[in-house]
Amino acid sequence: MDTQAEIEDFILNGHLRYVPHVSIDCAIFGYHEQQLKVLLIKHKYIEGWCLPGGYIKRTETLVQAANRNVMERTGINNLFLQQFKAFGDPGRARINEFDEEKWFRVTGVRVTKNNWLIDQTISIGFYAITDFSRSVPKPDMMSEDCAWFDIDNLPKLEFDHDEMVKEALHTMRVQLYHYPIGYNLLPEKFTLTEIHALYETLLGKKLDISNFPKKLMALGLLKKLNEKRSIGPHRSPHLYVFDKDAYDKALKEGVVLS
Amino acid sequence: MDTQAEIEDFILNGHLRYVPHVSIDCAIFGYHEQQLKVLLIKHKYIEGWCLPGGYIKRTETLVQAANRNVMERTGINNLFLQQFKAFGDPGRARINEFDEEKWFRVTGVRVTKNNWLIDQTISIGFYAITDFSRSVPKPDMMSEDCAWFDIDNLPKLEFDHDEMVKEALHTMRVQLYHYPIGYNLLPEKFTLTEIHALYETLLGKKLDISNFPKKLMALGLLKKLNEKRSIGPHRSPHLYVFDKDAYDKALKEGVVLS
DNA sequence: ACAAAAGTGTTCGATCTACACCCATGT
DNA sequence: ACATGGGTGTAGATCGAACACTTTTGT
Repeated sequence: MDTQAEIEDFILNGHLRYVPHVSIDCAIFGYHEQQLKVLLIKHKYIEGWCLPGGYIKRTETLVQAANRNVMERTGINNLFLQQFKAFGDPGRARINEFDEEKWFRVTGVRVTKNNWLIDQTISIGFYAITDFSRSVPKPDMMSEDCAWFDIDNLPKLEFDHDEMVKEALHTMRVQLYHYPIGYNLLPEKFTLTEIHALYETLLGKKLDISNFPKKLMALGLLKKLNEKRSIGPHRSPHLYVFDKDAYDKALKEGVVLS
Repeated sequence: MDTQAEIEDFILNGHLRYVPHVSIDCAIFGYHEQQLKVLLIKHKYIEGWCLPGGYIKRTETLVQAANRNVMERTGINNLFLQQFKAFGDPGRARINEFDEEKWFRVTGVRVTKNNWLIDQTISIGFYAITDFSRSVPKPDMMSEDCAWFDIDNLPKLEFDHDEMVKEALHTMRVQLYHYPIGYNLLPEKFTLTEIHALYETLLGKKLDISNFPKKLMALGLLKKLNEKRSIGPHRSPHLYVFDKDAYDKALKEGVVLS
């Protein structure tokens, strides 16, 4: 969606290529150095911040749609997006507030109240985790802005996106114990302390450091290297890497535990 | 949906009252005396068996829509329906097979290919558990038949409903450990053996009988009565009831465990 | 007394938790 | 040598599976 012609075509004829009444919203969590953030965007047409999302092409699967939307809105690619819930309560999208003049001002396209975009939608929520230092968001033409926000310092979000973030976070924390996590969130070679901090931050609570290595290694996803990292006047920690094969297998089948 | 006029109005003007492109499908599990079944219906327009479902009114929540649909199609009321997943892969609804003549024959209404019902839909899956001996399904005008099927002897279902049942079953089994279950599935007063059989059947596996009482009571949902039931030439088992307050609280907050 | 089903212990091992302790490193 | 963070060991509690055992009941 880069030219005015494309936008106009999307608004006027999008219902032919996209499934109307259904949208996707993505809660993208960003981790880096013990900080947990969420990616928010500001639509040109909408006042406040909201989750990146969009419509589903008639030819693509839900996950593909989620990935494409995130890519288009933020430039971030190849996320492992997980569906967590559908939201459809009436009034969630605040359709009644449609303002024809404002739409024209912002998009340059005259739309009427029966345009496919001006109607109730049911939204399917996805979540993902990425490294926010390696994922610099690039807003598209429809978005004014796009930025990472601290998870416990979020602005009031539009629509029901507050609830979506809350539910996404809850689901993510439950799934943490059942899916492998960490790939792309840590340096290729990392220390126990680093992955420990990752888990603590994602879960939002302390995890006993001395028991952590045993549990972690029991997952069978890590390989201990014969290398250490020098960190100044302290004992040099061992380096670890993910065992790619075991990791990919666990992604498909879930971690066998609990 | 009881008269021909109502059906005609639904087909021709339903998009004004319902959200198009989105449907709901419900996997309703039925338990009774160690048997686990699923409720299937046969639409007049559709060849094979499928899950009961339908559309969402523009004024109702997703759960309300699920409940109403189940009520309308099967006469079963007041289920505790849980959302488990949205299904939207292209081709899942086999829309290409639209046959105008057949529609006319079955419904008595002439529809064209651009009717709101003849288009791709994304379906939100719900599941519930009920007692099939107390839930005698009554098919509505749109359904030819409606019956309980043994869980491990299902016919081939239409669309992607096979996958839905599989996913619903999996979710139900995972949730069993996190939500209270049993109310309405057992007599008001029941024995340990009865609730033990319920859990075994729902989970599809054996649970050690001697450890079961401890775990079960640890949930804090049951009260042991000072009553026994006479069962012939055997020791009389104690009777239990659900602690309604604790049960309702657990429904809202989830069972604290694991 | 007996058969059958209800219900309770008891043992063993795995796992979790907390905390004490030792190790490695540069100054 | 010492401060600091990395990493290991261990005792005690808790949990879980397996299975033997006791209790209750009607005939």
